[in-house]
Amino acid sequence: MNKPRARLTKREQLMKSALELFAKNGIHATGIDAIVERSGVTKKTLYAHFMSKEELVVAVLRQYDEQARNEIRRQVENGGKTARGRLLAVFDFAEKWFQQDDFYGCLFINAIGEFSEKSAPIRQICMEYKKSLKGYIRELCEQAGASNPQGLAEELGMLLEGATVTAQISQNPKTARIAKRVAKVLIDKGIPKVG
Amino acid sequence: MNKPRARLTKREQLMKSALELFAKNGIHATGIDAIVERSGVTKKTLYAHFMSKEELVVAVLRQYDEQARNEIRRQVENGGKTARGRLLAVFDFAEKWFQQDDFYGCLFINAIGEFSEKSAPIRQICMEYKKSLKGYIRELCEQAGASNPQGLAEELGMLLEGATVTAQISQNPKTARIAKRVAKVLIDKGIPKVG
DNA sequence: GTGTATGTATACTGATCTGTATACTTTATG
DNA sequence: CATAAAGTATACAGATCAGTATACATACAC
Repeated sequence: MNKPRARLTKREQLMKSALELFAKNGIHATGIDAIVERSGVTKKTLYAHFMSKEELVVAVLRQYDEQARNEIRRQVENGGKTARGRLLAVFDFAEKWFQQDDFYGCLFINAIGEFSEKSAPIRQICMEYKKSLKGYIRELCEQAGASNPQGLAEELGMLLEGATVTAQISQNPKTARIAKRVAKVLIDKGIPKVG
Repeated sequence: MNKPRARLTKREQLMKSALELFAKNGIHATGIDAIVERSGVTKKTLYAHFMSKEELVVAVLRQYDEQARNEIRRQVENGGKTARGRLLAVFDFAEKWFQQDDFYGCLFINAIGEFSEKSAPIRQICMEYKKSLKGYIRELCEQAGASNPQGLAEELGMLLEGATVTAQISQNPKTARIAKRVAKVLIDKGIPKVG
């Protein structure tokens, strides 16, 4: 029933500011004070909503996870009518993403680089996200009639990661097109022609 | 004339310890005290060799840059006789790398995630490393007679980044083989057959 | 309207951060 | 052997870290 709200709640303000700072500067480099200052909310209120910084980080990553999943599905579904077209639309989505001013690479890849401990819940969330993304690509591969959907999905997923990291480093969104070019080759090879 | 030394100099001990900690825990999360403790060298000595933490970070990244360039060239040159074989050997190198116990992803990719400011010298070093690696791959592509060496190098470089990140996240070195499989397809397509 | 939730403002704690200072010890070299 | 460089040990300074405490203000439900 979620009635839409005009203004953001304090919680939403905090999570939005935290996300922006985590994405730009990393998690360890972002202090509570900076989040509090940017959000315009007091520290007391922050700790009324989140028990600790880690809980805030986890909440932000989870929310971003969900939003990113929805956004990619929405754009991919709009971007292609056939399953093959939707697979390629993944890389059109990537290009738009890379072009954003606030693109600082994949939040999850960056987070993994800061938390190597296997036990870290932050790592867990990142792994789940990537797993679900690969699952989605595999679904599209199945729908497209790939002879080995899992294998093709692994290839395309890896390609997307590579394009993301390369775009982050080179500050050049064209890497998405290079990846799309490769994707075409892999898709044509992995999906048997009909007729 | 570099006479080989039995024990490491203090400087080398510091850089070795710093590298290990940066790779495992990230740069921001690694304090000077931790580096000092691990290296068994006092803080005073550290600051006699490096003016600041940033200078130490830069020195460590530069040294790793050089070592990594040498190591990949060595292994690639040993791993294949033909230019095509050497291109594929890049991914054999990757597999060995991913299998190491102290593999925590690419140091440079992780560092970039912590320093988004374009002005940051750390970013600069990371960009240079990736540029030089792509340059090396392009050389191999030229030697292999690729019709578009630059384009093929971009594709293969991106693939390597993707494999690295995916191995880091999934903790599974087999991503190197997936990347190699894709590389074969791209190489066969990008290098005109003779005869 | 009146109390309770939730918020602000601000000061604080104790730990940790980068970097420095002081006093002593080892080590290499002429 | 004498001396200077380089290192140890340790304490410290000032900033910033995550998180808490106190006192006051606002907004909303009954």
